[in-house]
Amino acid sequence: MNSKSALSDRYNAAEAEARWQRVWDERGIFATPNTHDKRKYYVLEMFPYPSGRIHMGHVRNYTMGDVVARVKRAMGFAVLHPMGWDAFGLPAENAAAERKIHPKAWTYDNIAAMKAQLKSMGLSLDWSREIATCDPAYYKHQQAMFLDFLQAGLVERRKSKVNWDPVDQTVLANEQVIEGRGWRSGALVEQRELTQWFFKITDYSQELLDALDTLERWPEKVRLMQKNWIGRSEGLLVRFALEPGTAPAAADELEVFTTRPDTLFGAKFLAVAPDHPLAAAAAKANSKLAAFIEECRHRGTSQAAIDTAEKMGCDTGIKARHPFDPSWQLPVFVANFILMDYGTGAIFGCPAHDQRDLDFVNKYGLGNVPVVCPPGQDPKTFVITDTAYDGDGTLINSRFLDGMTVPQAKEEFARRLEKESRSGRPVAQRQVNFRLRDWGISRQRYWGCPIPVIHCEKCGVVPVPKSDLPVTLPEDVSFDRPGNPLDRHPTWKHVRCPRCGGKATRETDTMDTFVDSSWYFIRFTDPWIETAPTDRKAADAWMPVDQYIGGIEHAILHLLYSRFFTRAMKKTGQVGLDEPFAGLFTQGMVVHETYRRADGEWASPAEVRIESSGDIRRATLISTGEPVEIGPPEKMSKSKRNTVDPDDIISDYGADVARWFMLSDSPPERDVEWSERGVRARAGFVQRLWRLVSEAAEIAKTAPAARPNDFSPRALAVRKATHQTLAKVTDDIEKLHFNVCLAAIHEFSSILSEVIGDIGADDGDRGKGGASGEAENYAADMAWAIREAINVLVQLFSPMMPHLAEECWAALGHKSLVAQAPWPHVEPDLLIEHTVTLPVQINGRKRADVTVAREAGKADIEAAVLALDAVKRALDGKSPKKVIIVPQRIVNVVA
RNA sequence: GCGGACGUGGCGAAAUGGUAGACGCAAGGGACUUAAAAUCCCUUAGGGGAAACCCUGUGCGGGUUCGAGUCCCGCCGUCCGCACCA
Repeated sequence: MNSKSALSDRYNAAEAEARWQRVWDERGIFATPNTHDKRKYYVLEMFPYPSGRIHMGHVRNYTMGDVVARVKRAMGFAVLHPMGWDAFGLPAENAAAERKIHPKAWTYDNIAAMKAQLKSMGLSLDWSREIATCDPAYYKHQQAMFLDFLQAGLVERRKSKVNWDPVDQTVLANEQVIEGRGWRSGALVEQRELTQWFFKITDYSQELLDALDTLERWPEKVRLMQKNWIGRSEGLLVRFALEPGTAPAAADELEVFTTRPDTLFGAKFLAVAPDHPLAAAAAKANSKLAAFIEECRHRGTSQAAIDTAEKMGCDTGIKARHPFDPSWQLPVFVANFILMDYGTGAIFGCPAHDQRDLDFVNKYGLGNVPVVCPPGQDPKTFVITDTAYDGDGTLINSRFLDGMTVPQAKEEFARRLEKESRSGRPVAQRQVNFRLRDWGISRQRYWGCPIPVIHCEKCGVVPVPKSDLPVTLPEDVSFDRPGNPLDRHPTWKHVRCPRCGGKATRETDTMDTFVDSSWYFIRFTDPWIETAPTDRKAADAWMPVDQYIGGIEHAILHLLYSRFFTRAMKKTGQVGLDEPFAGLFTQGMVVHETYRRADGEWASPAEVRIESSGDIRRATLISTGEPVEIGPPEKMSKSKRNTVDPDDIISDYGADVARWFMLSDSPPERDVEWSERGVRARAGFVQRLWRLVSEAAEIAKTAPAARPNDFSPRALAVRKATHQTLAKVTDDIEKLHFNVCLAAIHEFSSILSEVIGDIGADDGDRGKGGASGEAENYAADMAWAIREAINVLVQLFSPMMPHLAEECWAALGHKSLVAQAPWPHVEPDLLIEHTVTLPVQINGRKRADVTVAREAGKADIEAAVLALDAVKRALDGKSPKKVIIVPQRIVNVVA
């Protein structure tokens, strides 16, 4: 081929990408005004924490969102696609302590670096709406909302148990307690009671649960995880009378929550949590019990501590009466496996039908009585030894319940106990319990949003007047000592009481950073308004987020908090809807092979050379030549050193190659494996597309302006491929099936290459026009079809590879930007084939094809099928038992 | 323990109950080149056959159906979430 024109030179990604990014920037085409007359579409990716550099996970996440944004824009929507920074958090303080940089400086440096990286990706973001949660202009509104929530009864201050690190002088999350010790200090963690601020998310337990059913465009998995997290269970609250004389004077009863009232005749003991008031009361006169409670208190609440903890208890000496038999006395224990903050902090133990209770009685010799007999078992011989039975069955050993099923017994028990009353109240009542806890938001940390309240010696807790907001963080702080620098600040902390003017101190705790990220998506709808957290009109117009994209790791916390926060904001009038995210997509991770040296040290991909001969791949360390073991792909992490820097990829291959790779091969919800050979292959495809467009552009130039009336079969085939691909890709993008889209685009580009090559070769064979492939060899209808095809092709990959697409679009002679071109329309006629080739199955196995007219009736098809050699052979002269014909789909002959 | 998802070539994968393996990677062969790179073409689930073609195949065992990777039942395996939750 003679391809010497300037267009067919190699595509220079580095040069072109910078150039087109400048053009988009200068023309401001991605800024979306709040006033418009289009349908709205809000696409959002979870905003990043400014850790310093973006990683490949960000590249994948933001590429997906950008494809959706660009396609929706082309389809005529007003698209809101903003970006911001989840900028408060502990790493900034750690950096300050380690490197003597102020958290603010560290954070803003990181933001600047990461913003430049995001820009180099060519994302179609509306940067005019950029927000950082550490900006007083943002957190001022968060403080105002805190005060609104406080007034609306959505915020509470109360004591709560926390993990306290006595050396670092801070509260630790459960994840930060390792084998009972602080992860940084190594100090033994204490259980402390601290007064904390809580958002009353449990007020919405039922609502948050019910509304999950309305979130049809959420992954089933996430909905289920939230459902389990909320953990609704229906049961019975039973009041056990305590035997006078055995119990402390003030205590005459114990409330117990149970979901299995049907097993109450199998009860062997009652138990309360170590921090239950009854335990404390009983311990006053019982030093052994007091020692046991003290021991429990020192146990961590971490997962490791719970897993290894043995079931232990201590008899209080108190006796409780069975609700149906005052003479039946049950011992009351304090047990380490009872949680104070679920139900009433007290249980009744039915060992035969609860494994945990069984372990407990076996240890303390209390015995067990089975009361539910499994189907098919003889009640007379049914015994429980080491394994509790928690299935269905028939009630036994249960007096008036005998013979009932489990649900019947539950109901009967509830009915009878509800009617019984003691001291004017029913002995039992039906109750719904939730696993969900209120959201404790107090953090003993500097780099967070200050909680806007003042503690006055006389007036107690006083909200900061709204006119005094924001309560800004003081900047003159040091991190040379552990603990919260706000707490030891000489001036910031000490204020006058806004109410009485007397001596007072500021709240020095800051808010959990999950608060910051619980409403940023609403702030994006109008980030400029200074007088209120939201402009109600803009918020209602843009919300909900139509497509939210992020990692599965936020399935519970961030997404549940945001759902609560939106409801709270609705209650205080900031927004008019309950559910913030109409569509949610959770993308998979980016993984990479791992490389391990003989001494066990990890090697990074950049340090390793891979050689392959046949199917065998071998890795060696570039510096020393020593062999390196290739391990399976794992999540990119610093510790395994299998990370790849997006900057390196973008400068070596270009953003388009990185974007294309992120969308290809793996379905977006699954992990994608990044590899050097993979990235090179995508870079090759970019060049192939560029060559194809260059060749096609020459042919397109010769095409008539007006659409020809008739198309040759070959030209028609090109047009059909064009429109069928267009229809498929459009449909698959809507479903976020990016990997399938890319396959269709690949296939279409191969078809086009082949058509262009074939025609050139044919004409060459005939000796016409000299060298093959010359543009003038193409008939007008074919040139027109190719021009249409190549334009559609460029538009189809433009959301994924926007820079290459602009370059191609310009090469095709367009003066406008492909980023602003309307999405092409499918011509439905071209999707319909006039003849169809049906697969012919014999006994369910494909044996032949038959080509018939699209409208052919069943009789015609059957005749054509029975005439086929393969069918005749299979029937061997007999007539078929049955012929199933699904018009336009398939034929199945049953021999 | 409870809940859920998944299991398809050497690999990533595709497939409204209707032609299993599209598309890509890797591999092998070839073209171009003095050579290399780049590029292009061909082959590539397994087995049989000179070929036409035939047989076997979506973790295992059953079932429904004219027809099952897909639906149902039971196993096995992998991954994920939750977990002293009464």
